Amino acid sequence: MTPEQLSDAISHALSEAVSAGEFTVDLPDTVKVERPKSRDHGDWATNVALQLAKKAGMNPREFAQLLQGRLEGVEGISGVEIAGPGFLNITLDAASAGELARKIVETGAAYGTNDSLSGHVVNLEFVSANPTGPLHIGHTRWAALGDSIGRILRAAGAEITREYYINDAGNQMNVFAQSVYNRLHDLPVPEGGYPGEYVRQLADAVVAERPEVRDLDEEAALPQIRDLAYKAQLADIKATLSDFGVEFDVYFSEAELHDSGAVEAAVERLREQGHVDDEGGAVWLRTTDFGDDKDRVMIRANGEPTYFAADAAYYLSKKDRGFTEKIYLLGADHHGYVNRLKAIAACAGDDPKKNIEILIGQLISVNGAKLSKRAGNIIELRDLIDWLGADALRYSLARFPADSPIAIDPELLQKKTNDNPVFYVQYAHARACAAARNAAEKGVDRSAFDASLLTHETENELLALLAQYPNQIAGAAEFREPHRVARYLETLAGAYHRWYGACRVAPLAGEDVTDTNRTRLWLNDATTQVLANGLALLGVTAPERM
RNA sequence: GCCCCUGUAGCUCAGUUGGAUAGAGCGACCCUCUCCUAAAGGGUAGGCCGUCGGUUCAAUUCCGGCCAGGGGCACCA
Repeated sequence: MTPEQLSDAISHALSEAVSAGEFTVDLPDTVKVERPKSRDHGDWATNVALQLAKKAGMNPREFAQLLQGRLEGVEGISGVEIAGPGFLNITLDAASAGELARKIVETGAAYGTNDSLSGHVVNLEFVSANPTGPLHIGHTRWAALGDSIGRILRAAGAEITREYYINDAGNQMNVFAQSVYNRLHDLPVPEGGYPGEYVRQLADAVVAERPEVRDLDEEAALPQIRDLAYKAQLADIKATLSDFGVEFDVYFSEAELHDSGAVEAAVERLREQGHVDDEGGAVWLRTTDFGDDKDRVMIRANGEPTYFAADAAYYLSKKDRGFTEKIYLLGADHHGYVNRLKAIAACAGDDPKKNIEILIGQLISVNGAKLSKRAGNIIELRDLIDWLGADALRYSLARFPADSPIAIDPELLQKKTNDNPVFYVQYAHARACAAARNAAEKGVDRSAFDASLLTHETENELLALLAQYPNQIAGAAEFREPHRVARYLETLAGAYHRWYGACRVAPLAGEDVTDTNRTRLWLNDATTQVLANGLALLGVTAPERM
């Protein structure tokens, strides 16, 4: 019996009690079942009696007693106790709990997937770094988190499109081209231009692609350089992301919004919605209608559209492409954009509470030192991957909530001990694979399964954790929080290591293979499967040997 | 000035629909490999959950004030 099934059984008992006239109360959609902290409190516990008794006009313990009576006869439940103010502590019989091991192995990679978000068509935009330089540490957190969120939402049944918005329009691209041009001709970095060794590499790439550019005069060279350097830089970004295990479905060009007339069209559409004003020669979107601090200019007095106008056009594009939810992942330095982006959604006739969602993440530091462009201590993502490995980097970025400030500790990430959680989890997986190999060598197979043999307390603990996995995924999806998966895996790995120390899968030399060995192999393999499934959601490999 | 985030063990941090004795890893001190990976496991010590109030049977959790740290407030991109 899984916690979900137990929850259903309690709901059933509640509605039967209501039908029988034992009490009258509005029943919750689902009854929350929790794993108690103390093993003295049974396998699972619920506080429904505490929550409903008052509404039913009863004393919580009396309410609990009515439920107790109805639950005691349910198959798979071996005991129901009332504790404290009215908690119901439920114990399952071992066979009922152990069935899960077989179910997980049979379900395989699909175990933990669910349909909690089916019907949601989600546009997930993240990274969206300017194509004027390589990805650096500031982009890594969202690359890791965004990709994992995509995987988790998909596991929960949502339809996901990962999108990267390329800011390939505007003056910065001209500055970028000028920077490459200057480097090509050994001129100083232009005012406000891009320094950095990568500019030299881009210049080399441009000349390699089209040697004649070197001899063109500045005016003729710049447009070509702009185009070639941009393509080279974007290719580099894509390659780096790919090495980080991150793939986007759509790279969306800002320039295309301008060139296609989508920006002007967006202004007109919003005008039709009644949210556009002309004032002081500029065109404004009245975002203050929807909670923004001030209205925002879309078209400047000089006729140039603002970046914000493109944002609005981009939002409308997402809306037109049928996304029910548009999720934006932004750094804390962009939190001022939240209100105006939501206002765009509202002005477009969407519900800013449902159709748009903006996740703000704190920036990260390395070695305790905050990194900024000004300080000049930029670390490129590619160097971090080469240095620490994609697995360690992705895992350590995914194991913290986005709004928690984190520091990367390079020394820690290279350790192969408990300090380094990614190794702890990966090691559990590798160890389980080794146990299965050894078992096979000793002649243990899965030809028998008797769940009632899984009676050790570490087995009870391990099974309970495995049972919680689907719910953990649903929670991670609902709140867009990959760190829940990572923390869960760490707990599961710990339970596996304890079980491994207490219960052998393969028999000792000279002993015969028993059904206990065979059944434990199912449990071992079930754990392997869940560890692998969880790691996959984080974009981290599950090694079979270490 | 206004807005957002953060404050939990010596250190790094978990802890969301309010629940039983507040957790994990590290660090410290003890213990466990003739037996599937000791890259592991077990135990001890360590807490006024920033602070002051409020809501309630119950607050680390919800609300308000204050203190401390970080970030943000463009006809820039």
